[in-house]
Amino acid sequence: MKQVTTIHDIAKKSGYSASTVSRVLNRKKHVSTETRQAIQQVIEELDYVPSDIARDLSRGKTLNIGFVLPNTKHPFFTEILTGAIDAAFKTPYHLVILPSEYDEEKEIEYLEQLRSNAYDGLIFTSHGVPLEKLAEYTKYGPIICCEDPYDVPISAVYAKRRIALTEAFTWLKEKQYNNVGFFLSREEKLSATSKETLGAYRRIFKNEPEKELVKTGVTTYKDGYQAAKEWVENGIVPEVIFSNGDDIVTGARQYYLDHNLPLPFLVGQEDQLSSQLLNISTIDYQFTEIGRQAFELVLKAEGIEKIGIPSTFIVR
Amino acid sequence: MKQVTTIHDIAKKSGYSASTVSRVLNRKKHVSTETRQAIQQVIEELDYVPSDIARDLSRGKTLNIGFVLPNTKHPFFTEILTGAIDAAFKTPYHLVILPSEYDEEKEIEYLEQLRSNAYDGLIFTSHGVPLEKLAEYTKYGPIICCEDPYDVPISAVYAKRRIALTEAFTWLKEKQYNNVGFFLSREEKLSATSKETLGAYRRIFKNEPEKELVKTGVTTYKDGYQAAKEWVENGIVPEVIFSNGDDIVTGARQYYLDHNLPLPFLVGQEDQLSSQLLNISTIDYQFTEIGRQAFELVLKAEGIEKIGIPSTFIVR
DNA sequence: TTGAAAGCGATACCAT
DNA sequence: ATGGTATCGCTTTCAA
Repeated sequence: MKQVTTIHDIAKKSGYSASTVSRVLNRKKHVSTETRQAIQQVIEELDYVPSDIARDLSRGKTLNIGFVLPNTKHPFFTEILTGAIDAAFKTPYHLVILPSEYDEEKEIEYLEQLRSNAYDGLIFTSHGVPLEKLAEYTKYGPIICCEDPYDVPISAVYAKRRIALTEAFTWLKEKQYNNVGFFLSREEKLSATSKETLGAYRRIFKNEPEKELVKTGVTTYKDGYQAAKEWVENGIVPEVIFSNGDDIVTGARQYYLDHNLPLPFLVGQEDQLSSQLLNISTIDYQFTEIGRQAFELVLKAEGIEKIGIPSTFIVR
Repeated sequence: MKQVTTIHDIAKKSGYSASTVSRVLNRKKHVSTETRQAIQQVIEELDYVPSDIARDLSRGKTLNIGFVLPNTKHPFFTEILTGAIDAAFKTPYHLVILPSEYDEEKEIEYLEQLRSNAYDGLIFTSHGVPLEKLAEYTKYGPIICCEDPYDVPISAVYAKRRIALTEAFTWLKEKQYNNVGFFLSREEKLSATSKETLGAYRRIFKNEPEKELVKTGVTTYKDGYQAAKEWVENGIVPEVIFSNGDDIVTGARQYYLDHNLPLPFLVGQEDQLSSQLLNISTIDYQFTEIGRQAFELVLKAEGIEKIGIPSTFIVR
């Protein structure tokens, strides 16, 4: 093993004890100025750096926050991550990326690691295990999730999707749009987001979306293109396409353009560059802001707190 | 402090010693099948999880790879990160995000932490301290950088920018384009990338780029917009804008469109969605691939290896 | 095959 | 103000 200089080397060479060296290291008081200087000097001479691991073990703290994310394909995850990184910049804490792929075993593993003090806290951007399970583990350390937990007792920072969804559908209704088609990533029963989207539609339009106008499993530019194609080929002509992402609806748009077909009214989500460039209406959920606040909240670690971040509908 | 069940609790309850429990935990041999089972049983009964920190301290290894990145604004960094996360998915290693903001002190801190075994390896997407300094620290553990290190003895995975740059300028020259304007992020003397870009131009065009046609400090869509504006207002009319990013050149494009001015020929970099959508020529550097390979390389940790990833010029 | 004991490198309490 | 010592939880010789 690599030979490292330890606190004891400093102690011996300086003539003081390890305890005193530790005090100097941690800028504690009860150390005379001369002692402090003498020890500092030896530290520099020997080019000594304290071991984080040993400190962690001794203190039972790590200055590490675990950041669980299923993948890096969706801007929801990468933007939350960006926000969290931004927030971590200003603190001595580090972010440890914990990939999950929605795999329950992996998630449990991370939760167990929280239990064994490997992290001072955990942020779940999304999760495969039930929210209730996450909540159970909060007794071992702060856990933040990034969705509205409703009744489940767990801290959360999440997009108040309802606000913008309501705005959007109200606007569409006023403009006399009908036949709204949906691109969703996951089925309604599996995804709270899908549920909320369709729920808002039902509330405003006061009717059930047509089955054939609801497409799930659509998550990329290509998927969007393909989905539009299928609709066109089956003679399905929505007046509006309400999509779960800017890049996705951009794909659909391209299909219509490629075939010289009239464009439906398009609504994206996430206010990314693609919708700005192409002048497509969208919903801004402020994901980076969510990431930022999630990180701040995990450090607070006092009881349960739920923070909703307002969303807005952007008409273009 | 939280009371945790330890290896000794398992030892006591099972009637065996901590050593044996440790052997079971680490799947080592020299443990009889019954003993193993008996201990496994107690582990499950007590719902025991070993402490990573204690293991790390004892072993002097962490299963953590530090990932140093200046910020999350530029796709160069976020895409490399995405690639690295992808690669980490398949391994037991974790990625620890280390924000640097090009701050030398922070970078040194991370290097020192490598020295003190806080990480098993370090990936530098970019750096403020000189490459030589990074190279010095390789004796404490594997370090990978994401640029061509030329003579400096350090492992690297980087874009072979020269290939695509040569293609691009050759193409432009053949098409009789002149008056090439540049958007760069940092000055030529500070940035290897800028140097390589202008160097390729000089090589092909056999002349010096005009001073007023080289703009530095341009890194975002807005910067691009602003830069175009300044040129227009000063009567500077490039035939080509060669930009350091798709989103950036997209900003310039917008300015010309907003003012009904003829568009210069545009070249972006990174092959992002924006250039695809707007049909802008670009250079594909395959950053996610670089991230992926950088992670794989840091785990290999045998001597110095330099891997160049080919780049391509995409004409649109 | 199993166990005892000595680290790993710090911190923190209790004396002095 | 300083030092001694136990402790954190696990790994790893070395003996038995």
